[in-house]
Amino acid sequence: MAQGQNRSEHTHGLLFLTDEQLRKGIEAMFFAYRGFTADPDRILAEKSYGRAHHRALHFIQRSPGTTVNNLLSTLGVTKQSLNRVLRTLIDDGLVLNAVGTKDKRERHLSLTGAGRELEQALSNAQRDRMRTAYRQAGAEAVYGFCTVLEAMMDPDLKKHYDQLTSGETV
Amino acid sequence: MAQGQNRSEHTHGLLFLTDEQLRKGIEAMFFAYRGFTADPDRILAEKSYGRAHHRALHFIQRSPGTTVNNLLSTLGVTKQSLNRVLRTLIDDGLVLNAVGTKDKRERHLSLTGAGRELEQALSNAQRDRMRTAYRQAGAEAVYGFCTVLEAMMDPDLKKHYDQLTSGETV
DNA sequence: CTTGGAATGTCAACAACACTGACATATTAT
DNA sequence: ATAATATGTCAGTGTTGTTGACATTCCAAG
Repeated sequence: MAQGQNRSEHTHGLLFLTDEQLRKGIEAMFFAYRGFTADPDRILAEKSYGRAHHRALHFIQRSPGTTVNNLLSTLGVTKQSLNRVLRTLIDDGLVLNAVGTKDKRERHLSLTGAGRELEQALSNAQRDRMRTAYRQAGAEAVYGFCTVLEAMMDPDLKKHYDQLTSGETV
Repeated sequence: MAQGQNRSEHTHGLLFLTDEQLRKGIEAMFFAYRGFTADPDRILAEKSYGRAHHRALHFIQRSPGTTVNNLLSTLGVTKQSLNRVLRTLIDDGLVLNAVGTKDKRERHLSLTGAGRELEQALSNAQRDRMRTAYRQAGAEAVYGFCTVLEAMMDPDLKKHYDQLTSGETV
């Protein structure tokens, strides 16, 4: 509707929001997310793991020694759901579960050698696609990409994201 | 590894890809996608529908009269999985299932009034967050956002995306 | 030192949503 | 007539999420 408008897209950056552009972004998110998970999914299927295992491995690798509670709020799932995944990873020797020294109620999670190996394989597959997309799109596009994604997060989740990103030497 | 490098980020737009930046994008996708689905999920939960119903409603609305086969390859699921969802939507009077006139094997899907109503409610919720994020990020960021997402899609899925987007007067 | 609460683990049941495999039914195309 | 296409359905399975209930261990505050 209203195809004759074609109002300026880059004039002030305020009136450029047509429903078509919003819908395009929504569909782009849907289709892109499938590509985003496709490569790790293939590796996971071989080892009969799922996306939940990947996520757990990723965030444990990212914050070695993290507690179950912290991982829980990062992932945004229930402890029962996480526990099922963690149990298999611990039993399979990919994740270490160490009783806290200061507070002995806490369990500190970290990856074993085998855990790091799998996490690396998954990360590499995901990064390869990301790298290709980044190269194809260019530096400025990447900056915009991250900016919009950050603006899309729930404030509570963004805290976790910021916390993870802040410690980097980027 | 090799964190001391810190190579130029904006010199040529080619060598700016550190592992940290790739990981940041990966985590941004993860956290943003949760925000992306959060608002529709709340509405769906009230009506005891799920994300699969939302996706079906969206793409039927987007291509009224589409066939089951076409919807199948857009969504990338099995017919059994889609059928479960379509059945409830048809039984609940949200989707129409019309036998094809030219080819009577085909079923052409479209939304009823109630279907359009729910689809609108879901779309509005999702667009609201998208609009806020777009405004916050700015026009150039939005352009980059879509560019990277498109580069991230699998070629097969991108065909569906392009086909949907091409008909638009954007 | 007792008590309350926090952190964790576990059992059971259930639901959404994906999968495979098999089979049935129209309908069209060869 | 026969083969292929488009769709629907039944049955079983797996991953991942949920709730609810209960136990354990341990820290902290009265």
